[in-house]
Amino acid sequence: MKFEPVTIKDIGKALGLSTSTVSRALRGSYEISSDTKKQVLEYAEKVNYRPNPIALSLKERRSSSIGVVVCEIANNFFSQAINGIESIAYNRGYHVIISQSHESYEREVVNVQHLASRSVDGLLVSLSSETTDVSHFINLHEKGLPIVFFDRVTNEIITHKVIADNYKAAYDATVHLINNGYKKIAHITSAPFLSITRERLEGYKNALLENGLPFNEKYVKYCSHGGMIVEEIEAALNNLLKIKQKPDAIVTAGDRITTGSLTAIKNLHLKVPDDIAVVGFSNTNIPELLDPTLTTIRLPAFEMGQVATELLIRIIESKRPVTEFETRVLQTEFIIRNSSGLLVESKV
Amino acid sequence: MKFEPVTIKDIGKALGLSTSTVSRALRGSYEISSDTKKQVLEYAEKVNYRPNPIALSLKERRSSSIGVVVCEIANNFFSQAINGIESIAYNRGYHVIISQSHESYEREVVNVQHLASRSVDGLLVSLSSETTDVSHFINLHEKGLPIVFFDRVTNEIITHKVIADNYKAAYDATVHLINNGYKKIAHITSAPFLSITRERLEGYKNALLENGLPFNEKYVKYCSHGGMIVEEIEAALNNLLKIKQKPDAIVTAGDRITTGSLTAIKNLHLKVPDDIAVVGFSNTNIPELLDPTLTTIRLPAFEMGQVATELLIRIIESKRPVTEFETRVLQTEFIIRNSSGLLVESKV
DNA sequence: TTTTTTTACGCAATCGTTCCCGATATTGAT
DNA sequence: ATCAATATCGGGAACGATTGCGTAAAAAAA
Repeated sequence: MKFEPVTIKDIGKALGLSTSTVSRALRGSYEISSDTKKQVLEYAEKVNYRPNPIALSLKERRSSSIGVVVCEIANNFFSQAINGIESIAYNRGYHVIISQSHESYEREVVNVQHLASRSVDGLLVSLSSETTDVSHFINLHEKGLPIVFFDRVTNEIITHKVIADNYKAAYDATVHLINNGYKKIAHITSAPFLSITRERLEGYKNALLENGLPFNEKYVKYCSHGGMIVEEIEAALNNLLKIKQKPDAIVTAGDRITTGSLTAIKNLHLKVPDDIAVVGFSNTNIPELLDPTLTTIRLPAFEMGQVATELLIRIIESKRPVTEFETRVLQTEFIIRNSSGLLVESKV
Repeated sequence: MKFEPVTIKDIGKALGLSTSTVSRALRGSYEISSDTKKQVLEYAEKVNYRPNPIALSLKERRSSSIGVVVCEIANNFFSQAINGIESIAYNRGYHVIISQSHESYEREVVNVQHLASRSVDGLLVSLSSETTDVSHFINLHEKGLPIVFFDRVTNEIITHKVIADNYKAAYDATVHLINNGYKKIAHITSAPFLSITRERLEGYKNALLENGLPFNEKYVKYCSHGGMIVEEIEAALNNLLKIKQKPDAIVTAGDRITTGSLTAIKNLHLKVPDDIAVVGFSNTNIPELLDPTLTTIRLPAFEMGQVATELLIRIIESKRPVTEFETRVLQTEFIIRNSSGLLVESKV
């Protein structure tokens, strides 16, 4: 089956005009008589003419679309970020093409190549947890494709970046647990090369050290697939519980890892926070519905998407090459609920 | 800034060949000498040549991409369905362009127009809750654009459809509540014109009637925005609780409505299931982490996405016009947990 | 009336790719 | 040596839209 939209040529033929005249009439050019204009406009309306964006993209060498590369959309943080991206892009006349890497490096490369060849005007990228080599981005970036990184960034490419204040967030979360009396605080986090992992680890570490607690490598577990695989979270948790000095609290990084850890804890019939306290990075929209209600660090996902998109469009629409780049650091939200201990007055 | 990829013309110029020869060499045509082929292939590899899909789309009148129209991706059902869509599309060489209507009719129309003019080869559609007029789809469909509906379908267009067995799901859920001793069962659902709403309502109604319980219109509350607005869920719940014969159980339709209802109930300091039992249509991945653990009807979202995509690609790639259409009805999963009463042995 | 200006439109190139036709050169057959 | 057959490649149109340039006719100025 084929779908044959009306073209400018069809209109020209029907009205006995050349394509150039039709084109100009449609764009309201001054050198077309108002009679002809009206005639063309009315006919175009009648047959529901839509200019072919493919042809336009080919001609203009731009597509008015921006590509988004994230690991997955079935993740509160990213779906909220995408909503932020869309809210800006839509108003500025850009369309958004989303692609998921599913935390796979290979898939990320394929998606990026496709988006680039698809003539997206720019790229909004959050790296996959498998990605250590960013040369696929470097190639495109050197050829002049505008790229803005958000959340999971790389310092191998000089461009705009939008991140959350992961250091402070992890620091505050850890201090909160310390203040609530916990002394053996563990950290389950994502792949070690991710920027978010390093930033959070640093915050966690300094919070311990500055409060007179030792930093123990054994208390830090990495999920190299970013929590995509349930087993890696379970393994991380089990390994933590095997330690002679069993941890009494955990800071979990990321939506998947947080809920995965809670599930694993529940399966082990441990009580939160009595047996083990939990503070999680999570953008879940129902933290109060969880059992126990979850103390969370919430990333400003929507805003991050918005800011990243604004910065990207600024590069795209810049007349002269952009050489000054900035890294926006947005503040997180720390919401204390029941999973982190102490505040148990609402516990049933 | 502009991004200048290598074209077939560049290769031709560099190698002293015509574009036709290069094109043929790249496609391995038999009428090109193996020497030339090797030369072209090696050079193309060296400069990292990628054919321009935009130019191909223009020439071939097809884009090897399919458009997806859903209300939102920040919804477990839809993000899972999209993963199913991608899993098939990816293997068959199609790319997926996602657009969100945010339950707005106007936005849906705009998105559909854009996707169509963007030369998608076909459309995968789940209607917005505001949509009563589907003429924007009818127009495209009559012009030959393949469309497959899933989940929220319309019977005004004869094409493939993929739905869940909503009737049976709602019927079973209601019977389950009846068997657990509830007699005043309410139903909070989505917009009344949606197919899923009608199907579920019918199942709910028949379950009541066949078990000797009255069907009371007052026990049915509609959320015309599909639960996008928190207030409409709260209002629905408050209205139910105002009834003299206060309901003792609810069947909630949809992820948003289910979690929204639970939140509203929690805010009213009511206990589930003691004060009111809940069975929810929900594809949340953490029903066991909710408090109480949630008895759910889970839609086969991933499979629905897969089946819909297979059917769509079948139409797209069909040589002759497709005239025989089918409606696939997939079975749901009913998982009994604590929110629906009785099975409280695991309650702490 | 003739010349100049304006009005209103068409021609053709362009974007990157494919593909139908030709065209040339090389080979083989006679 | 002559002719046919094959191998190998280039020219150019097409896809849909825009746009610089050229030009006919009409209007205005001389």
